[in-house]
Amino acid sequence: MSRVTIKDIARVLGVNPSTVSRALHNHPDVSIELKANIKQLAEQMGYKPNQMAINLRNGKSKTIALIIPEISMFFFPSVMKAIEEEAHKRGYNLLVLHSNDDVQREIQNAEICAFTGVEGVLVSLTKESFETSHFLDLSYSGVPVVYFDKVPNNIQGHKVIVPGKEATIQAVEYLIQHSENHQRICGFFGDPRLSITQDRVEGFRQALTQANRLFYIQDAFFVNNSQKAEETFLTLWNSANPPSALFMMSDEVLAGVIKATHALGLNIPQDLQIVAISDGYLPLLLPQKIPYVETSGYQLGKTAAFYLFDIINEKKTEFETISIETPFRNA
Amino acid sequence: MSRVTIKDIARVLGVNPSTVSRALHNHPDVSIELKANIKQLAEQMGYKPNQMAINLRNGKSKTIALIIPEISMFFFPSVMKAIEEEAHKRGYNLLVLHSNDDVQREIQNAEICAFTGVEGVLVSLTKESFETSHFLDLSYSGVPVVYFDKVPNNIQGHKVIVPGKEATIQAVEYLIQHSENHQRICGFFGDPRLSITQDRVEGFRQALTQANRLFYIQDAFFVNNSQKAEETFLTLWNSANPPSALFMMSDEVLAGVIKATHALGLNIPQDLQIVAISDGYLPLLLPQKIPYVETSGYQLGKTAAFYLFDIINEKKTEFETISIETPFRNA
DNA sequence: TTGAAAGCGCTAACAA
DNA sequence: TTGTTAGCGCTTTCAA
Repeated sequence: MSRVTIKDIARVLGVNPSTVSRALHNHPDVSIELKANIKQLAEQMGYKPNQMAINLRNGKSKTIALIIPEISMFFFPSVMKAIEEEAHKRGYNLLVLHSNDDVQREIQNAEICAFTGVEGVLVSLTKESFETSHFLDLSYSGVPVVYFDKVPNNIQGHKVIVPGKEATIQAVEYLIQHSENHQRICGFFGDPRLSITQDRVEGFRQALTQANRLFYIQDAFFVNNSQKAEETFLTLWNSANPPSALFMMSDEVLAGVIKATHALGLNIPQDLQIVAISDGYLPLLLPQKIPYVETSGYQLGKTAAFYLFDIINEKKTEFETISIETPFRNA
Repeated sequence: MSRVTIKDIARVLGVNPSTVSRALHNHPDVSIELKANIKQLAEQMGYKPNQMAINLRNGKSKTIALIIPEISMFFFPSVMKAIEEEAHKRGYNLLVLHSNDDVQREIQNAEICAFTGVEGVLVSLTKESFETSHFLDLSYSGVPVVYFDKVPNNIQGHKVIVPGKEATIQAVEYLIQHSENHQRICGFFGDPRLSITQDRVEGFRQALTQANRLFYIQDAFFVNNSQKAEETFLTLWNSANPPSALFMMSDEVLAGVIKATHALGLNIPQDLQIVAISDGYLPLLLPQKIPYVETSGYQLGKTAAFYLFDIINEKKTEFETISIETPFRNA
């Protein structure tokens, strides 16, 4: 029961395969009636074009790739959902490549993109991607690369980012304004090697400084995951000088700290005020009202996908750095 | 800067392309030194095989597809993570196809799998997939299809499932045992068209019956998403006869109901006892200790992927229905 | 308006 | 051990 090909159709009608191909592509040169005949027969015989042959012939594959450092329940699903929607809308498939926060795998993934004929790539970098030369080959060979969220620091490129510094300032200013003389404001951050972390730490520093408060580096805590956040907060709370207010740079750390506050039986915001940067789902799930600056993964994904397809369709070429909106939410 | 091919290498060394191909595949017939030469030169010239050509030639693509009805923050990330790991381990790529709970799209996705040369497919069905003949073509043409989680009801096939009835019985029995004479036990379920929903409703019924309680169909609530769950519970709680205990068939509905309990200021388990079937992450996030039967998406994904690769590698052929473990958790 | 032929890059059967 | 050849299915240039 092997698949019916263009040749089969041609044979039946006694025409040339190339004619069939043209007819199916609505080439104007084919006579109307022949075109109709061919199309009908193709339909009848259940013809489906062989995508692999088309890919080889065209050197591309109606597929875009999404390269991500980790698959977590926060952020990733909404990003992915948005990207999938845009890809599907344009008849593209989505290849998901997971780097597992390992540069070596990121490099492999970039290679896979090259051999496999994807037409564009959306990348969020690993913690260790200090340089991104492994994506150069792709760019050179005409495969556009759009970086989003975790983007390269010192390299120019197509980028879609969360304005992390500004978002942090918004969040921390809220903390400062909405509470009388906080003893100690601490910040919980992700991996310090990431530029998104650095931006947010800088925002934290600036917000404090602008409010005429001193910024102590020991008030910034760097944790690699939820669990570390939980442990770190427990220790911090039981220390000599526990914080009165907390800034959380992501859902990941928020989740950990929240668990700790439950374990400790803390009342929020009475015992401890918390403000976060969040995709928006987690805060709604919690009994405590946690104000947050929304950095929508869905929005980020949409924007990055649009940007990528604009490049693929040659509506854009120059490097841009697009920032998404970050509304403050206080339900 | 077009990519270097086997022909280029052959030309440089004055040998035949097929020899190069053989050498690179470690074919025993090629002389050791020639093989060494070829490999070295290939390395030097930065040769990378053209995956599209290989795909066309072989009629397959070192890719598996994952067809899912929806991209949500629960379940999906852990399933996907497990599948990605197994695929990567075996040098396979992962094409993610989203059906958006629409049979038409599921049918399209099945077709994409066929044209695109994927070597295997993992499917979780939409709410509307009452029949699955659209996957028959794939199976016939030798592309194995493994159904997982939302599987077809009356059709035989390769399946990996959560033993939903048993899990529900476990959960509801806990509810019955750990509380004196509940006035009313209600169950919150997903879409009634899904076999996983039907299984769980049946479990709910059996658990009640076995405990010599009557099963009232009006105690089973069917909600399509978190928000509906939230609304439904609010109404229910404000009704004449609010429940004293609740069974949640998934994280999705649990999330909604939890939000409602927060809005109502309910104490759990004092005001209302809740038990759930869950992937395990959400209950840990909440201040209330919610006992749950764990149905690990990660486990499900792993199992389904293993099963699929066993078929691809011809270690298995007959239809099986594998159930994953569902441990009871009460942290 | 249609046909013939070449070729995308790779592999495998068959020859030598 | 290596070369020759053909072909996977499709598209496209060139010729008729």
